[in-house]
Amino acid sequence: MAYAAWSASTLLAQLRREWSAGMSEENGAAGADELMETPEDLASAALVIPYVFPDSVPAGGVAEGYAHLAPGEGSGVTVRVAGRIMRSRPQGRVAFAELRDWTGGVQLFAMSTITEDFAELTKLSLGDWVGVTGEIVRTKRGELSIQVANWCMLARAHRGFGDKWRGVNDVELRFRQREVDLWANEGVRENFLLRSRIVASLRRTLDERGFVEVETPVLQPLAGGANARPFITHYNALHADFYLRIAPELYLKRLVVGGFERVFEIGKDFRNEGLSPRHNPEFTMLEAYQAYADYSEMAGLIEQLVADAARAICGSTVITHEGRALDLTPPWRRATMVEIVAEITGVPFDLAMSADAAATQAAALGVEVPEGSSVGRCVYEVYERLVEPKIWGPVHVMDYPIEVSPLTREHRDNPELVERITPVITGREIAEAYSELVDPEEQRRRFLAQARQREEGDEEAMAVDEDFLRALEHGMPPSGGIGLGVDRLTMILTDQANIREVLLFPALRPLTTHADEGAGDAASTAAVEVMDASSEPHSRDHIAHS
RNA sequence: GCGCUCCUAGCUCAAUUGGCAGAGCAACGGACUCUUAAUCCGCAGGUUCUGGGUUCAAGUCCCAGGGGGCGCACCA
Repeated sequence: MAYAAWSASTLLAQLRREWSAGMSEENGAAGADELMETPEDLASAALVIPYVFPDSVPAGGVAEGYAHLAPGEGSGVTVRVAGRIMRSRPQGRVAFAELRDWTGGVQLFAMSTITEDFAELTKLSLGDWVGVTGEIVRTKRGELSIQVANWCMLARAHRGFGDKWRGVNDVELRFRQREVDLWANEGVRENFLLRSRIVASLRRTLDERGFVEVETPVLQPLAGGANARPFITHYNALHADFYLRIAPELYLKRLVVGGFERVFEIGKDFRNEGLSPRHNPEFTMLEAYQAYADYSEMAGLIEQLVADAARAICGSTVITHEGRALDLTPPWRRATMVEIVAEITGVPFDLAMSADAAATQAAALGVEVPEGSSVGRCVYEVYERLVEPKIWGPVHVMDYPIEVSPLTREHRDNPELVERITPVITGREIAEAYSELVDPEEQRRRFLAQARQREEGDEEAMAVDEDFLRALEHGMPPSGGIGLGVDRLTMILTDQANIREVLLFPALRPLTTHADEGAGDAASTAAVEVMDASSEPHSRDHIAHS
């Protein structure tokens, strides 16, 4: 036998003792009832779990290239494969099983006359991990398989994986126990593999264009760079409250001042907001800044990033989303906000009209605007409420009102607007491109205006960031910037309507436990209860308990 | 935070008007030398999310709480 551990009879004896001690009825009801029972006579050398399983090959496609084998014919080629048993069909003195790893699956074929530890193999549970060694053959019924010569257990599955045909539907189970979801439900793991490839594609595109990846602080003394309420945490060593970042923008711009002419970061932002099928308070953002570029050039970079990612995972820039075709081939249509609002609502706004007239037009469309809004703000409110959700896209929506963009340079043709482009796809903005505001005096005025809003009770208005202003005073070249929501891009490219399908562990309310409810002298008892999950009779977690 | 709605075996789901809480799969024991959601026989599995209440009787009706979903609000 190739691996000594397989036949270590002393270890086998120990294993049997542990099973009989840990799993038997006499051990008491606590803990025993929630795990699957162990077959009484399931014990052999193959069940001693080794420390390594070397030289295995991926299960997916392992039989490719053997299509020429006739039914019942062997290839003479021996391979080693490891994975999970996802189907088991013992049939007397032959047995079939499906072994699956993250690349795919392959059928195992075993015979009592040629497979070591055959009896134990037929008693494997769905979900058990095993490693096998065997010849690639075609069975009499025609399926390419691995004819198992010998095998070993790699991990026992003490819990089931749900209905083998229907998987698991309970979304709470799917998200709280994602590891189960990933195995039980076809396609879930693939979505996350695709996400990984999307992120890799983003990095590749930026790298090819000469961008440098950096990491800036997540814990910040001031949460700047966006309009949002932050999460607050406490920095013990500094005796100060800090904030989880809502955007990396201000730090990245300071790096441009410092000479990083093309710089980007992919990381988590945190915004203390509600959850929905399209929002998670913790989300992944790509921000990139390029010296000497403006918003128009940066919009082109977004097109490139999205198109490259689409090609990377779909093989094409024309994809299907929610049953509709979506053509992401650059260049994308560009339209000013005024144009797109007129096109979709049929109501023409004109930046030269009076603010009162604009407000009246907005009201006629059923959109209320804040007191004293400029024409641009009125258009923006109408756009956000009525127009954006109807844009299938992709469309670059250009030129935002200045008061909703405190970090963006004013428009070269109209001081009431800023140079900001939002590419809209499937009714949602997935990114933003800016001509960045680099004038320290103007930036200070904008910050002060934000600070006034903050004093008036707007918790999302920005604070004056003196460190950032000082950096601008050292001189920042004209620059373009982009922000791109990685979660939303992934939703579009993987055709998912719910953000939770692209987040491995989406935010969920924590389950209350006895430990949380314990009071007074219950502390030590509560600690014990946490250690022993089986003694939480009132937990509503019906998967793990009862 | 507000509204609507859901929670039954490990999983997927039933349970008539308020009248004995069930099935399939998984698990467990057994049969089977080519299975494909194998098949067959057997066995076991429940604080019906929790706590109160109404009732002769509650999975079902009422109240409170927990968690999920959707919508609104907040927000990109």
